[in-house]
Amino acid sequence: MGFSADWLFLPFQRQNSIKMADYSKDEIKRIEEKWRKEWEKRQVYKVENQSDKPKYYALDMFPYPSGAGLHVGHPLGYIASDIVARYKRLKGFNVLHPMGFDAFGLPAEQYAIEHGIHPAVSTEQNIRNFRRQLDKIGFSYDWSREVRTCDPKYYKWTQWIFLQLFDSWYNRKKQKAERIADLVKIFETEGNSAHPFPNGKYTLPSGKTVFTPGDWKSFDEKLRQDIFMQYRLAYLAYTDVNWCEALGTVLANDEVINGVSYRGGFPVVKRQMRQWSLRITEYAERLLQGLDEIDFSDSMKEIQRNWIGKSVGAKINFNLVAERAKDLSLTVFTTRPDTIFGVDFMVLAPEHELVKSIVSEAQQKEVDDYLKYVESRSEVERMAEVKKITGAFTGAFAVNPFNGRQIPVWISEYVLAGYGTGAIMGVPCGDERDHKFAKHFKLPITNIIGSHYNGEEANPTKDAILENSEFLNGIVMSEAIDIVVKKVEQLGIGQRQVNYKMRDAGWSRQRYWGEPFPVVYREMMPYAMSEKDLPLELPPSDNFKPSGTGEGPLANLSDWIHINDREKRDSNTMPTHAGAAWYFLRFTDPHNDKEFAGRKALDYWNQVDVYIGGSEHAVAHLLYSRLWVKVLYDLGYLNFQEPFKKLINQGKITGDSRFVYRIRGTHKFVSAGLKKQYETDELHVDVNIVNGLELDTEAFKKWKPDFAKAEFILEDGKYICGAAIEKMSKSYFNVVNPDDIIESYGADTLRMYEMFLGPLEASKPWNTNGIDGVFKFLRKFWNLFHDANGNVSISDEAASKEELKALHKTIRKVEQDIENFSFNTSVSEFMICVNELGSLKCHKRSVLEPLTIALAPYAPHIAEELWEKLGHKETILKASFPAYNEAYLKENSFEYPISINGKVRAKMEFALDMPKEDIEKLVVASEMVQKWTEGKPPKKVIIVPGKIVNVVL
RNA sequence: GCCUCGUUGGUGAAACGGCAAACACAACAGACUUAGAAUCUGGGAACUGGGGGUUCGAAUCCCUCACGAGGCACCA
Repeated sequence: MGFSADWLFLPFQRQNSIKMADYSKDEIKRIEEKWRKEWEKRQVYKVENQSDKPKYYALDMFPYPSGAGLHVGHPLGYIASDIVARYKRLKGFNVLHPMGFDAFGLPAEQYAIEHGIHPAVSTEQNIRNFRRQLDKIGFSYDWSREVRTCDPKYYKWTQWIFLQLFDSWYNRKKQKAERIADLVKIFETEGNSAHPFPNGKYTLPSGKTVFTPGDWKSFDEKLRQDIFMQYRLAYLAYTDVNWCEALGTVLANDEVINGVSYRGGFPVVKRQMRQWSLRITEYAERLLQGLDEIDFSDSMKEIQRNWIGKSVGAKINFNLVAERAKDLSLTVFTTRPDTIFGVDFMVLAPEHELVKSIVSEAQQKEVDDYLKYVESRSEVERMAEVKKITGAFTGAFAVNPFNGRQIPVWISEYVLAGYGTGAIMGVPCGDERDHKFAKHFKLPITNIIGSHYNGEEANPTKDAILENSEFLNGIVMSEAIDIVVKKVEQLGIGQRQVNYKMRDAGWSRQRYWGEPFPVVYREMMPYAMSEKDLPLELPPSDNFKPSGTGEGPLANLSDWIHINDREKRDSNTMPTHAGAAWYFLRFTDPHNDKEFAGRKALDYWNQVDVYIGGSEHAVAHLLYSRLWVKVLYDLGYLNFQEPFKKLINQGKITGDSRFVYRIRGTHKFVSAGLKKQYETDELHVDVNIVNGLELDTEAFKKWKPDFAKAEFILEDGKYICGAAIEKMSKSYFNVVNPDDIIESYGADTLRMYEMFLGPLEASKPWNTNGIDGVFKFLRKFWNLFHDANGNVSISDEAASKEELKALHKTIRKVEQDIENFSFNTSVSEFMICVNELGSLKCHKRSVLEPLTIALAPYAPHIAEELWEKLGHKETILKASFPAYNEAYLKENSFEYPISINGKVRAKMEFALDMPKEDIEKLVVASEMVQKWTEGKPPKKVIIVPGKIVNVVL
């Protein structure tokens, strides 16, 4: 790591010359390389699918192998899961702990476009680099199970699962996926009356939405295929997609942030395209319910709940009075049917199909102008100006079914066409948006909640007692909801309704580097390829530029696309989510070429027991994985419905950037404390040439040719840098590479230091400063096994009471900590133990042996080396985690803090088995307490055995 | 605007409602030394973000405000 490392190594070199086998840089390197080779040779991490032991599945979110390689933030979660995996092995579990690569994806393709290197080539290079970096850290992965999503042997089964979705529909009656063949049977015997089209807007050529078995018989092949398409879980449809012109591709909803693309921040517009989608909306309720049975953090569940966006309410029909049309009715969706008498206007989305037919002559121009305005507005503008109130009156009126009141019908872009029915009832006294709308257009406001409404702003309460609400008067709103829904259902003018914000997932990408869709088009309709023809391999190509017409780069390969005169392939590929949606299943049986994974293996390994990864995958990856597992479960391929039993989100490790201040227009750099005296520009400087805050000015001059002539204005003889916490990124020069840390301190120190930084789930800035403490600890641990000359020195003497207590306290704590994923406190506990054993001068086998096993999950290399020095031939991985013995921890007495009114004033020692009454007597009689009570008896004495005594005066 | 999670010495952080700050880093002092950035020894450092409540007792539970991080954002 450049300059600062030089002085760091000094101590090692010096000691090396004195001692034989000190825990020095060279020795560490030797040990770590030796054992990595040895483990590899002995295949110690290879896991079998058959075992008498209970299973444990510890998984990391597999990485996308980017060209930048790993920085110290990446391995944080991997280290944690590796500790768990190693611990569980020692605890007698058969542990599956695999790793692979999420190797399809956009960056490799962008890189290919920019640098002319084929994604397959750059991906392979990147994987090799990642693997090299990962291997150095000493993970216990079973690499024989590695999967890569871009490998045809793997994506064969991604395509196969896609075809299962294509060949399935969601039976709402049974709340599960079934085969299209089962749907055909239903159509043949009863038509579709019991299973209406999932998309309410679809109509048959006849204009109807329901057909009989007779109708079905009369339908031709094309219409039948079209009908299937309405039900399939993977389906093609013309949908509004997020089209990104700059990227030349369609993006999923979760890839669009505030109207711009997640990658690159390019504008995104809505565009109609024939796209593959997954009917995830059918699973909205199950995805929501499933959250209750899995162990995810509250915030993670909250994000998913938000995304699914369930709301319960009612659809209500209102008859319309319009100049040019009769017998029309309008359906609105509301979560607050109880406010039905507070409705003062209706609002339709500008795109609502009724708009054309209900506009009055007088309002025609105003409405046309408004529609033009809405059309002219981009998605970005619309999002940016959500507060802007716009709208137009249609000239039509709706009739309140309960009191016959006629209420004006407006259009406005604040009502979204895509949600609910695209129409709402405006209740200004109870809804802020409606209220603003009413105020803006000076519409009258009916108050149905009395003093709960102040005339200034809406009050969305459910606790108010209704007024001006006829048969609802005097009823609390929350209770009125049900009453109105029942009434609406009785009158046949509406029904209970549940809506979800979540949309079906767009599954087509206009990209090259992804899985081709395993379908063949005949007359525009896709047909599944047969399983024996899978995988449909991605054809070699050097032309990755998107066509820009909405077709993917594969469209450039005419021979591949056009199979023959009548058959065509899809030019799109699947999103990266596809390969990642099931890789955890493949790990159970990664080389199976008959099935996506064998049933026995799937049943044995079952759910992932602990899944560790970043919270940024909360929505996409985790929801799609959960969906695919539920579909495979429904189709009978799995016996579990949730892929991940427990999820832990490791915190982000942020960079700790350093700045120098250049006086404008000069080569002079001024120290941070003096920069106010000059006009300066702030420049990032490589953190690796800064020690703490002090810049190494010589290294700085060599860093970049521009700075060779730099001059410095120092304070106290030092150049002090500015600092800021930022994302770890090459462009900020704040990246710390684990390779460099390993080079200086070894992998064991890196592993333990990453854990020591703080709770796994907390985000924290990387600061290498504290690493010395962890390193010193490992050296002290090493020294317990050696004498002053560096020779192995282990005694077979019996351990003392104190030594046993130190050991067993640590075993207990470490065990509890790993079970609670609290790794930082384990490291502390190891330090305490080693400090104690050090001062006890303990070199005893009976203490060191169990301690070495307990440490092995954290620092596997040093543990293995010392294990060997203890005389073991078999690897420490096969050892058993030591059991702690409560007997060694038992104390006979306890020094009680004696508090007066909650404030500690003294300490007194009592036997732990002393009855409370005796303690009380002794405490009250004590001189100290007597001084406070001045002889009077205390009001109360609280004694918590083994904890505290509190005297209340 | 709404939701979730946070806020403890100079720093990273510990602490089943029971002695606040364990364990480290940094700084400081001392020892060994030609020398110290190493090594060893040693004490310092804090009204647990503010206010209120529950309790014999609150960092911990409840309310409220401030600040920070993340998510959602016209979803009726």
